[in-house]
Formats: sequence, structure tokens, C-alpha cells
Amino acid sequence: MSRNRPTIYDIAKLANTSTATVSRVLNDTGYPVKEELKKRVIKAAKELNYTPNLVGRHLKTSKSNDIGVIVPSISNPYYSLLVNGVENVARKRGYNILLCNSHRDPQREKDYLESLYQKQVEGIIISSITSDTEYIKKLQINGLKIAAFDQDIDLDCNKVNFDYYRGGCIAAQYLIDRGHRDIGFISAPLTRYSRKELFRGFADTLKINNIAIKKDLIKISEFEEETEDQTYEYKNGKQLVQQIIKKGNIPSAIFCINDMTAFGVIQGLQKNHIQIPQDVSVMGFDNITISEIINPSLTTIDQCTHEMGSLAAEVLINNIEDENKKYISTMLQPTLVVRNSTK
Amino acid sequence: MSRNRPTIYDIAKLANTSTATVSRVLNDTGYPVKEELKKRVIKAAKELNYTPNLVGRHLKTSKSNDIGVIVPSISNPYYSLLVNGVENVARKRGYNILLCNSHRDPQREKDYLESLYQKQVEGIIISSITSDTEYIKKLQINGLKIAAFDQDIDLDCNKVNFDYYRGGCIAAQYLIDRGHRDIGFISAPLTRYSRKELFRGFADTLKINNIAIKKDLIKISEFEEETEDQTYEYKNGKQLVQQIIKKGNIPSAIFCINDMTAFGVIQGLQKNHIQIPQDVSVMGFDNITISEIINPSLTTIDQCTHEMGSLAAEVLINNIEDENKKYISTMLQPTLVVRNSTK
DNA sequence: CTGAAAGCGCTAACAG
DNA sequence: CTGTTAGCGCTTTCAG
Repeated sequence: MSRNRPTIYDIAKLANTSTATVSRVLNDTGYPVKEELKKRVIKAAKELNYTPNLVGRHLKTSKSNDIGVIVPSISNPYYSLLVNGVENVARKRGYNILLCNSHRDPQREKDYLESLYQKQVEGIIISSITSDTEYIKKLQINGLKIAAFDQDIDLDCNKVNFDYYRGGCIAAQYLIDRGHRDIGFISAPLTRYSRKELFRGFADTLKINNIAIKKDLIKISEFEEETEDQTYEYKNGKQLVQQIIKKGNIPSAIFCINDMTAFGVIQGLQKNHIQIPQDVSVMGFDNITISEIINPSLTTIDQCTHEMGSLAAEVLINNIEDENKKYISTMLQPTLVVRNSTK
Repeated sequence: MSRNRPTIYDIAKLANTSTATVSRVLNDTGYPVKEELKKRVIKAAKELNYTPNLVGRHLKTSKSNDIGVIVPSISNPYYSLLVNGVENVARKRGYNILLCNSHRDPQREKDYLESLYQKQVEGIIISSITSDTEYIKKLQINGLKIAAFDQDIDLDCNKVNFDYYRGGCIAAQYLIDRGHRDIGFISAPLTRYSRKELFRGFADTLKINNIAIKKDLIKISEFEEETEDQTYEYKNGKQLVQQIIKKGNIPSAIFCINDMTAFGVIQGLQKNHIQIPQDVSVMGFDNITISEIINPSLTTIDQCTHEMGSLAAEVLINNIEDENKKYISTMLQPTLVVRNSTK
């Protein structure tokens, strides 16, 4: 149980040289070191089972090669995909990611921001759920690089957003083009930017096409129960469609705030022996993987989630490596994915 | 853009005192400092918008308060729950977690182990997917504390395991007790400890009850496609049950390797207008949240996943804080959860 | 080509 | 009560 890990000093002693040389050899800098000495150092390092202490290096170089990633939930497949995108790019460019799960709790989000900052990460990629950006602004003043993705945020920083409004438009237009006039909408509360925009796009498009929005067909729950997985969305979809069915005024198509909600809606309809898409068309939003395999497969809007993650990483790292880079703001565009749940 | 963050030295200068005093005040150690001076320091710190540099502290104290967590997949609801358990305990006891997703890749697992070690984490909680434990052993020799959970591992360390064998027994016995004699088994390849044990328990219990294992009813896929979410399991269940149906020899009950597979099986059966549980009883394993809300709700075996995570954290932190603590090995017990998918 | 030495930000003896 | 100082492990001038 050798509690004291060997340091370059130990290696230097064993190889009968200086710490400077050891550092030069081990880091494989181009610096000229005689072949024989180099070998001695490497041998000594191996013998001692040496591993560098990143903390020491970090303090000296003030380069951690870490970037923090804060998301509201990691089990949500949407965010998993996002994080994967970030991870791949970060790895490729030589950065590690420190992944934090805010659990949709503003306090936790702030705690993590602070903790990451104190750990001297090079930058932070965040899907923020708070509206109080004062704290983040303070960190920016102190030189921390921020990239915000997924949710909109009142902050001057790198941004990778998604055009939810157009997503809503595309969905509505698609259903209208297929001849639907009685179109329902089922959602969790419109408390987030993404949901608000989506609904706005949906509603505007109906209006433009002179289709009345029937209040009975717009079902938005009042409260939201935050779960780590998305079971709430599922339950909510199932419950709300039940309410519509009960009233007897069944629409010919239903647009759901996301795929998980759509699954709930499909289950609810099937339970009542309503056929999809023969009786009712159902449309989701997100294009998570399971949408493709469920039966019937789900017509939905793709968010290119993975790309959003990799783009955010790309932009942030560029900003880290080029101090003077201007902030970049990107708006990713939705794509329609037609499958078997609509006709 | 003040690139240079203020240090305690800056505070000392501004407050006209020494770094020692600043450190004492800011860390709120009980050390006596005159009230007036204390106030001056705090004021200066606030004025400079000071945040401690954890890297400096860490190097000095050789205490990082970080523990690493390595899991095969973060989006899998099973592991999310596990991580949540770890996170809660860690927070409570003053540790941060560094979460790593090995993506079931042995190389990534090793990379993360190394990186965490070099970052000087206090300990690592791991659900390892590799069988080559040589590297981990090396780290242990250098003083790193390890707790293994979820999967069995050939390593002398803290362990939090789950009694998969008994889980398989309980499931089989339950179905037998309900009068079932033709019992099917559907699974991904038995490549992991957990799956092997589960099947062993299942098979042994049939044998003990003098029930023949019918090869036609045991469907185990040969290859596994690793996806970040568990869509593979779902697809696999659906496909394999299809094969059973085609042969026409339909069992009265099917035990599935996990809940996601069971969902696939249920879908496959329903597609063929086979009613659950009237025609066939379906049983899962895991008790993930969605099992409760799906229709029919799923009879399954609970793994107390969250508890497993918190226990692992508890045990590891005890070991970190008390150097001489002996390794603890715990075996969590399964519980039967009866719902509506069996009769 | 090699080594001595400074110093990153912080804490903790130790001395006063 | 307060300050001086050493040093955690590492990289990097600078001098030889």
C-alpha cells in the first residue's frame, strides 16, 4: 500500500538526473535529450510505476484541458445524445468532459457552475434551466468561456440553438397538407422556451391556414412532475388524450410536444381501440431512437441532437483556443421525419 | 476580461494582511482572527470577486474530495438510477462525483480509470465491463480506493453486488406457483455475469420442480448491438418472441432478461393479438420506472438500484476516510413485484 | 545537451 | 492574534 505515489523527483533520483530532464522526456517534447539518458529516465519511470499528477501540472501550466457540461437530466435520451456529441468532439480535440446533472434544480445548476469554475475548467457547455444569469455573467467577466445549447438564455455567449418555432410550423403544415383540419395539441406545461416556441409555431401555422384552434383539442397539463426518466411525459400524454376521448370530440390528428408524450398518447388511443393512423394521426417531436422501432413507428421532427452537442463543443473549444474569437450563434433547423403514425 | 483571477495574495495586499490570515478567514477555520481584520478580508475578497482555486488547494492538501464513477451507459435508466444513488450520498458527505460513460468499451474504461487516477480522485466506483483487472490492481497498489458495483469483478475491493441467481429463482418459482409449466425465456446473449446468473437461477429452479426446459422456448440472441439507449433490448424481445409465435408452440409464460426486453415481448405478442396476461404471462427483471406505467403494468423483480448506488458510495467513502477499513462485500437481495402482466 | 531554480495558488507549521 | 515561510508536483526559463 504505497500511499505516496512516485513523483518526477523520485524518477530523477533513480535515473540520476534532474526533474527538468525527466519532465522533458516523459512529455516527449522535442527538446534534445541524449538517447541514453532518455532510456534511463523511461526505465526508472516504469520501474516506479509512475503516473503523472495532473494537479501539479495544472497548477503550473494553468491548463486543465477539462470542459464542464451541465444538463438538466442525463437519463433523458435527448440529453444523452447531446452529451455524446459533446464527448466525441472533446475527445478528438484533447479535452475531457466533466458531466453534471442539474436535475432541473436552479440551485444545483449554480452549485455545479461554481464548482466547475473553481476546478478551473477551460469552459462550460450548459443547457441552463435558470433565468437568473447574473452568476454566469460574473464568471464570464472572470474569463470563463460559456457555450449555451438547447435552451435559450439571456446571455452574451456562444450559442447553439434549435429553431423550435419552425419545428412547430413544419409539424402543423404537414398535418394540414395531409388534409387534417381538427388538430389537437398535447403537452406538458409551456414553461420552457422550447415548448413555448413550438406551440407558437404550431398555432401561428393553423391561423395562417385559417384553421380555428379548438380549445377542447388543446390539452396542456398545469403541473409537471420532474422525474429523472421521462415517465411523466408518457403518463401525461396518456392522461390528456383520455380527457379528449371522454369528451367524444376526437380530432383527426394530434401533435405532441415530444416523442415520449406521443407514446403515451398512442397507448391511450390504442387502449380505447382507436387505430393509428387509420382513425387518428399522431405526431411527435424529438426523434429519439425508440420512435423508429415502436409500433406504429412515429412521424416526428428531428432535432439533430447529436450534431447540436458536437457543434457546441466545437464552438466552445475554438473559443478557448482563440481568446479573441467572436461569439458564434447558430440556429439548427428541424427536419420532418415521416413514418407510420400519420396519414 | 480580467484573465487573471484574483488569488489570496491579491486579497492579502488589498486588506493589508498576510495570505495566511486570508486563508484562515475564508476557510472559516476556528483559528482566532480579530473581528475587524476578518471583516476587512471578507470585504476585500468580495471586492475582488474572489473564488478559490481548487487546484492550488488540492496540490497542497492532497485532498480532492472527488470520486470517480464509471458506468457502461448513462442513458440506460438502470444506470441513471444507480448514479443518482451515488450522487446523493456523495453530496451529503461532501464529495463531488466525476461521472464517466465507458460506452461498454474496455479501452474507454481503462482511459477513464487512468484519467481519474491522474486527476487524483479519492476513489472510484465502477461497474466494470472488462475482465482484465490487471490495470485496476496496479492502481490499487498505488493507494486508490475502489468500489465495484452491479457487475462481479475479479478483484479484492469493496463490492456491492446483487443476487441475480436468486432473482432468477424467485421469478421461476413465482411462475411455477401460479401453475405455469410451459415457461419461455427471452434474452440478449448471456455474456455478462448478471445475465448468466439470472439464467442459472431460472434453469435450476425449473429443474428442482421437475419441469423440463424446452429448447424451443429458450430464445437467446447470438449477437448484441450496443446502443446508448436500450432499444436493442426492446427490438430483441420483439423479434425473438416472434420466432416462438411462428413455431406455433406458445408457452403460457415468458420470463425476460430485463424489463426493456419484456416491453418488446409484450409488443410482439399484442401485435399477434395474443392477450396479456390472459393468453400469456410476461415477466421482466429490473423494475425500471416505466414498468409501472406501461399497459399492462409489468410483473418484475426489483433490484433496489438506487440503494445499490448509495450503498456503494457509502462504503467507498468510509474506506477513503478510514484508511484501515476492511473491504466490505454486500449482496443485495431481489424482491418480487407483482403487477398485471402475469396471472 | 543538462541542471538549478523559480513559481503556479494554496495551507499549515512555526515563530513571534 | 498575525505573519513568514516552506512546499505540494510540475514545467520552464535561464545559465552553463
